[in-house]
Amino acid sequence: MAGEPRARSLKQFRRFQHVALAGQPQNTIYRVEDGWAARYQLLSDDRRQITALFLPGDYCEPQLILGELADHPVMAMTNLRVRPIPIEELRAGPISSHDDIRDMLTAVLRALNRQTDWIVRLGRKTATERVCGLICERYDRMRANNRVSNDRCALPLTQYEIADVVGLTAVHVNRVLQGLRRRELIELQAKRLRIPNPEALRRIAGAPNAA
Amino acid sequence: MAGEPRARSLKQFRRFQHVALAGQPQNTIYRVEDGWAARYQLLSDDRRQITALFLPGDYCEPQLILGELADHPVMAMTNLRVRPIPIEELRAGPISSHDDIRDMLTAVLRALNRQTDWIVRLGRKTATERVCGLICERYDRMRANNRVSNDRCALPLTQYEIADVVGLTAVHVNRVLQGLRRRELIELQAKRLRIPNPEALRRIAGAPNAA
DNA sequence: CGGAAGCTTGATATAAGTCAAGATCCGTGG
DNA sequence: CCACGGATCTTGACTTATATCAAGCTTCCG
Repeated sequence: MAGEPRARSLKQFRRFQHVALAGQPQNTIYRVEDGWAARYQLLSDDRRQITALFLPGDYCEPQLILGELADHPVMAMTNLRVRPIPIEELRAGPISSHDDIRDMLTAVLRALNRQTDWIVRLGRKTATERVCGLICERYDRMRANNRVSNDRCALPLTQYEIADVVGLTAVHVNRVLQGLRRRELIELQAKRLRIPNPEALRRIAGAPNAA
Repeated sequence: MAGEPRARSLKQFRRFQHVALAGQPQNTIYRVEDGWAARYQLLSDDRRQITALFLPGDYCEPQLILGELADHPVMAMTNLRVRPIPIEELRAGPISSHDDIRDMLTAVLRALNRQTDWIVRLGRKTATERVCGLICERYDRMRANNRVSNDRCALPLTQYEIADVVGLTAVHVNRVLQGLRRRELIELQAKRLRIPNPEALRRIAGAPNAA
């Protein structure tokens, strides 16, 4: 295996394994190759909020470039393959990395915008709007990654996990999903999602960046 | 006045004036010198969510460095003085700006972390925790800017505006504030804030980045 | 085939929202 | 300097969205 640099450079995690632990200084940054991961935060009681979902193509924790530590745990939501990128490599090079840095900067800014959208959803939207928002966002990103085929894609989250993204209770998420199914806006089972009419769903989610 | 480059390079806005309008391509980025500004987003009905508060020292919309447009309006919450920084100046230089870019990058990453904290608050915290969170965050940042003297600083937001930050109703914000006053955790009048015991308040707000 | 994790549903509780009316503060024009 | 009018704040009565609790059901994996 020493002869296969590509394979050797990948790292695997199983579902629920921690990719990064709180407070750990980190010397690599990961690019997700396959699977989903989530960054989250726990409160004193058992409340949990997921603050980011990473899917293939995402840089996991690009904050690290600047040497801040990973202050929030990141966990694999599915089996996961990631490509470690040593931070040195990014920082050290003369400015060779000019383009790399720019790429990563773009990623950070995208993340910033997505977070802004989540602030709006969590602050001002109803349960149904939030759930539709999540579904649409993920669907669109999966499509951008070429992972949608005839209206279908993976949504590898339990209802509990969805609840921790949208800031609701699992019970209530369930009721909202039932409602959407009844209205035939989504099909969702066994973590496979189908959206017959994305336009309609987006309308319910509400303009994500309406002016 | 042509002889005063410093004065000439400042720009002034009055309360409620727009610093940046939605969808407008922007060729300068502003560094706040004095006053507060807010970025917000409106939904179809009249719901509004404030997604960022800028105070002196902040770069307003550093996203722009990368040439994305300002897709959310930014409005002066007080009379405001800002220093325009032409984007060209930042981008054009060979890489002269290596340090500038790094500064700004740091600013962006800080913004990202602050947004993450807001996601947690909006998703999983009670009204009181959110309000205390806002107050603590602002107080700390004002202190970092040397704008706190004997436990006092400015908090130039109406209760309606606070509501649009914390994702609540103005009426409910009022009741929460009453409660905090009754418990002698804050004094707040005429947009001046005093926190007799910051530690206690922080405890109520809940660890902002608890692991 | 058994057991845990996940999903569904119902009954009830509660935090926050809505509506409405007064009270207070504050800047402006006379 | 005062009086007015519009923002802002305060309070109360009532409604509603979402949470909580609890139980039964289904699916899936070892």
